[in-house]
Amino acid sequence: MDSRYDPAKFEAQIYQLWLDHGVAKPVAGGRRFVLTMPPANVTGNLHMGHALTYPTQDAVVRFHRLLGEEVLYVPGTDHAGIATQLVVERELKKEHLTRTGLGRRAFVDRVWQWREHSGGQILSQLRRLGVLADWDRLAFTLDAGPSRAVRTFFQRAYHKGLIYRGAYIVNWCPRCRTALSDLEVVHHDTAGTLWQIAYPVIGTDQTITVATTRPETMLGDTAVAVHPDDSRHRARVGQMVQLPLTERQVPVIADAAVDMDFGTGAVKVTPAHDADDFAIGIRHQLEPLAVIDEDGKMINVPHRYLGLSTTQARELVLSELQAQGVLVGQQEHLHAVGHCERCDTVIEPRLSQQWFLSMKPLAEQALAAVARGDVSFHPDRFTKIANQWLENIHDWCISRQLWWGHQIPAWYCADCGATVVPVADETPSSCPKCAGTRLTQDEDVLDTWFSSALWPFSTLGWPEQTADLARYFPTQTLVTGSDILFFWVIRMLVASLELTEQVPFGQVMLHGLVRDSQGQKMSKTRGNGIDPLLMIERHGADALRWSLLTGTALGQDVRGSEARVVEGRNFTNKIWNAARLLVQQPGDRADPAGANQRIDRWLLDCVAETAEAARALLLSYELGAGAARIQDLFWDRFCDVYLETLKGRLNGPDGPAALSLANSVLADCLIMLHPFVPFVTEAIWQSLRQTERLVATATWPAPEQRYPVERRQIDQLLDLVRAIRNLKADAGEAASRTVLVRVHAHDQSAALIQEEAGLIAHLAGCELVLAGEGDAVWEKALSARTDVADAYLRVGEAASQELGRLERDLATLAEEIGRVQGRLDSADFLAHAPAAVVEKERARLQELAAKHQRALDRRRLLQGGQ
RNA sequence: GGGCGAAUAGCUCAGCGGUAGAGCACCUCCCUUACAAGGAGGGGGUCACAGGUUCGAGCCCUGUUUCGCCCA
Repeated sequence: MDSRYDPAKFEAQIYQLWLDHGVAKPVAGGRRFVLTMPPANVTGNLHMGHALTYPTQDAVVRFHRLLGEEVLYVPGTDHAGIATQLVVERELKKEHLTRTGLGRRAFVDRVWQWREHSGGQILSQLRRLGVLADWDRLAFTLDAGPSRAVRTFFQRAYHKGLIYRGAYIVNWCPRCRTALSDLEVVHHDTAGTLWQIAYPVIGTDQTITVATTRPETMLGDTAVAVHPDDSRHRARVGQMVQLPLTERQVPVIADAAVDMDFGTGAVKVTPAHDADDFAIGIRHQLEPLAVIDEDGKMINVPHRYLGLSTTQARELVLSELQAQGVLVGQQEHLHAVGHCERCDTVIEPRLSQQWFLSMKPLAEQALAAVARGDVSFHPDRFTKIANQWLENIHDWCISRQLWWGHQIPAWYCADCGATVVPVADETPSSCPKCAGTRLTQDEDVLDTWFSSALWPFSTLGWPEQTADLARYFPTQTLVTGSDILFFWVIRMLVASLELTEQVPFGQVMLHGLVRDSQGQKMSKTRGNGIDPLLMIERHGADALRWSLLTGTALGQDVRGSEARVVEGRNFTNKIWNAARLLVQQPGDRADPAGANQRIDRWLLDCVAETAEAARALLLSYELGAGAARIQDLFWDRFCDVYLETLKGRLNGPDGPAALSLANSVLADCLIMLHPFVPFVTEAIWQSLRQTERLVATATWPAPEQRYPVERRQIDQLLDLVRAIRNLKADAGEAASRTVLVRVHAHDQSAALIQEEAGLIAHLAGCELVLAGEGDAVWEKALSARTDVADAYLRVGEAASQELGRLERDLATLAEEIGRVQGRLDSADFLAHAPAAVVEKERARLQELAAKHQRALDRRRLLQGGQ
């Protein structure tokens, strides 16, 4: 092993080693554990979000492989409709070409070229993170199989009446020129203005004042609505108003959807540009009037407004209203404005022909599956969140006005106007209604998430009944970020229940987001992101993984910072060097069974306990807590205690056996650490001459033998060691200096102290003078009491510091004794608390009293010569 | 407007009925031949606030405040 830990030297090699040994291939035998990788966006460039989610999946997968399960991790990418189209359009622009200029076929070809060339980048970046999936099964949403799955889903849902087409208000992005689903719209609270406009009531000299945040849409008003119970406006219902700036007159109508407390209680109704108004329009048979086109320009309006942007139109409307004196009020108003998730353009609610998936019946199946416990969420609170969303679900707008994606498998007959959706996966040649052959396919494509929703089974061959599908579906676990719970997780759940009548996965592990060290979301605009590839170059992939996978509870957001990565690097460096200590030792290893001193058994007991505890934690997806247990075993017990004692034993009779035991425990630690830091553990494993070729395919330790007696004894001795080290530090002695310490063993521990005197002396850095409990003690000495012994260190006159500390200890002890005594004096406590607890409190009181007495003694001793 | 989190050491976070913890930062000592990317110690907390339940509350309940997120 190199003397310097340099991850850049071995990471690529180690990854290749895994590939060469087919580590990612499922091996039949154990329970099955299948996990579908959330498809990585082909336009993606590795960011910290990837660095959290994929290594989290990878760690879960590696852990289950170590449990001997038949593990399959199915990788994939998605075509990311809008994002990819935008990327390629940007490229075309550089060549002074346009999408429409090229035409659909040439453009789609061009996107495929781009994808062949650049779409795999994210995958090689994932490999650098150590993410190890079965790459031979790599799937892409536009591959033949998944595409066929998409068409099949569409066809079945259509013929079942779950998919329908119609003119509804959708979220329209004027820049992307497509409809979006509700989920793709993000709302920012925006400071706006609430304008009040007085509409003259025909045949009177009165007006009715409406309030609006979007005055330009008044050009498309088809009514003014008031609440039926609103006495202020009741007389107006049925009357007509003159729409300012236009020639049109519109009625005043009564509708219960109007909020009487908003503005003046009267609202303008623009059915073509507002979802609520659209609903009102249907109830009152209002003909919608579209005044904004798909580019966000004004249409169907007086000539001077034609072609203006909405912003320009707003200015002109306001100035004209002002001039007419009908702009009667304005106030500041905070409201949530929808923006395109992709390009941040303000969303224009717009009436258009779109395809929808009816979600209610699907959601009911999902709710039932969750209620039955067929699928469970970790952490559990997401169950509530999922249920709530399913209970308030809206239909999903699935059509997109894009070219890059799955073109909708619906055709329109030019002769009779029929919509043709074939039952089987085929291109219809003639219209089943009129036998006409002039069929044209719908121009639109489906939402990318529509294909992602089928991912756990479309990647395994569905709708074909393939061997993979039979063997690996349903999958066991899904690991992903909580931010796509609705986008993806729940949609997979509903699609799977509908199409396969099974849940797609039994468990869902949801992690949080990566934030910066200040807790801000990382984003390009903020410029607060950290480049994971740079972190890998500087500190190694393991260090980056450790920094993101540990230190937080499941489901909580993770703060990413280079400082945390450095912590991870320090830890991996520690692993490297501990291994080096062992690997460097010359000579043969003996049977580790020959190492059976107390400290050896203590270590074995620690390993057994940690292996079990960490296993349970990782099984419940608590990676952070599990990692903490393993780190504690490795660093605090194995390195700081066991390896230190080993140094003193190497030349002794059982040195080779102890060295061998250390090797074996190191191997156990490497196995348990492997899910988190796969590269360094594998690199070290390759130097350890283990029977198992790779740590990646080793078996999680499960020692049954426990040594509770030795465990307790050594823990007690370590307390004593710590106490002696304390005395040394208090006396100003360097830890490396061997000092004379007198130890008075308590009677019941005399033999233990005697037997382990060497260990104590070695770890504490002292020469021991052993004495019995009743023997005379040193005066003018610092002293400490532990469960098994008292220790004394002569300090001469320099004791005032220690005296101060003693006084503080005495005060704390007295306070605590008072508290426990009070509890034991309480009749309520004695009557209600469990007997074991009362007993514990009694013992504690005794212990405290003894401590207090000892402290008094120590004070007397310290003061002895003064 | 509804819902979900979070509030614990200077910072980042664990702990979720029975003696307040870790890492980092800080202070002291140590370049002891695995590791100074390290070791040995130390200081530092009315567990946001107010009520309540309980023999006993960071922990459970009810409010309040602040911050963040989701949905409308």
